[in-house]
Amino acid sequence: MSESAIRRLSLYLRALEEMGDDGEEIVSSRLLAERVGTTGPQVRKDLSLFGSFGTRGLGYAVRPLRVRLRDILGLSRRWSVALVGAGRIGAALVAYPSFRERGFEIVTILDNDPEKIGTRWNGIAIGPVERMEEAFRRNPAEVAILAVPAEAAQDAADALVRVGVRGIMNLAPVRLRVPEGVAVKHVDMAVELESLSFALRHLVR
Amino acid sequence: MSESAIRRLSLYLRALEEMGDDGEEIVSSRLLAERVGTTGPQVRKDLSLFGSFGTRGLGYAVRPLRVRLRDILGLSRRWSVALVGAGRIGAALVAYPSFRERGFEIVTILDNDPEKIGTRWNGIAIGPVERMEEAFRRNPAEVAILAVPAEAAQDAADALVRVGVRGIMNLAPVRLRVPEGVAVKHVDMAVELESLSFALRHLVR
DNA sequence: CTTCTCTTGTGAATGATTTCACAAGGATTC
DNA sequence: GAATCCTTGTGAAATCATTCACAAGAGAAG
Repeated sequence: MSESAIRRLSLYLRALEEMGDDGEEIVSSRLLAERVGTTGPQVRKDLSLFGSFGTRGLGYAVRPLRVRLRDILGLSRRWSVALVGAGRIGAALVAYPSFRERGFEIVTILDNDPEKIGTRWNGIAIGPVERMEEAFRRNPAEVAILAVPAEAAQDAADALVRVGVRGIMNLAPVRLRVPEGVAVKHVDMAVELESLSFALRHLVR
Repeated sequence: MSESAIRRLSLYLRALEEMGDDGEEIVSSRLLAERVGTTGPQVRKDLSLFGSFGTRGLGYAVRPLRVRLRDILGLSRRWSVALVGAGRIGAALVAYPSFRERGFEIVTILDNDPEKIGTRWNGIAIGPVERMEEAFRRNPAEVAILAVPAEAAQDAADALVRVGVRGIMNLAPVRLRVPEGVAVKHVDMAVELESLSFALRHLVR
């Protein structure tokens, strides 16, 4: 069950959601593949990892497959999210509507800037990072979004693990070390830009 | 030359830059690997794709390797960047200092909100998206950062390709279709969160 | 100058992922 | 209800990536 297969499931789900709005009832692996930029066999292999949801000769029923994918991805439940770091990136994320739509609800926001502490974002009062434990006692969260400067990221991650966070989406340009049983996803803009730069080196001039 | 190898190079470079500041002259593949969360042999294989930069029995000289990696990744030149979409995500990116440090210089900012057009960010006046061609004639860019809503992303990407952009870093939750010869990197928060959710499904409760 | 220690660079082996090819089996038509 | 048309589901093959194992070679020590 590879990481990349899972990410494709997420893309399939998105495509199915866009389709549903257009009223399509049935979709073939080839069509789904086209929307996502992969191949029919790939789609079928990915789905077959979790069962057989299609009907031969016809394709996949959009709505049921959508439900099934949401279920597989763990999106049929609510996840409570703590946002650590109320800088510009944090601000962008709080405003990102997909989070809530997908069942990720920000319940706690922490920062260490005295200017910000006490102000409200989306109705949530920003608390001091040092009081993480207290904040989690009031509003526990399974997931954290880490949007602090690189230097502060590892300490914040350690603290998050201590208060029981099981998944971290890290936006700081640092590779976090976390114990077994805690999942981390890195969204690393610098790495992305640099790999773009590498690709360009061979395309430009 | 796999995508993942390139991304690791970027991580090695970052580690080397952090080291250099601490005055370390020589680093072994094992040590570098540790900082990046991979293995010695992996580091050596990755580097050997581009030549042999180490000395046996000793390791790699930090500074020269750093220079070499920057070169390989295409970071030893300046890249002009156009930012399309001056929302919250755009704001976060403009303020992100690593961009400039890495040689990516934002020279143009475009949006379609009349409220924003004309205001200045970091000294750059925000122009209207419809006048992209004009903006590019004044300030050409090889790279674009696309931070617009999903619905607008494909059109914006098409326009960017028309005015000569060769690399797009896309932050909208859409898979862009671009012609051969244009590189795209997707930073897809939703996919990331959902794959985190999948991992958690098996870790929590 | 020989020996010992260390770490690179790399072919070979292993493991993972993707692609292929096709049998299985619904739906539709005549 | 047989024949035809489709598209799935899936082993097998091919490709791609990582790990392993070790010869090659640099430096240090005696």
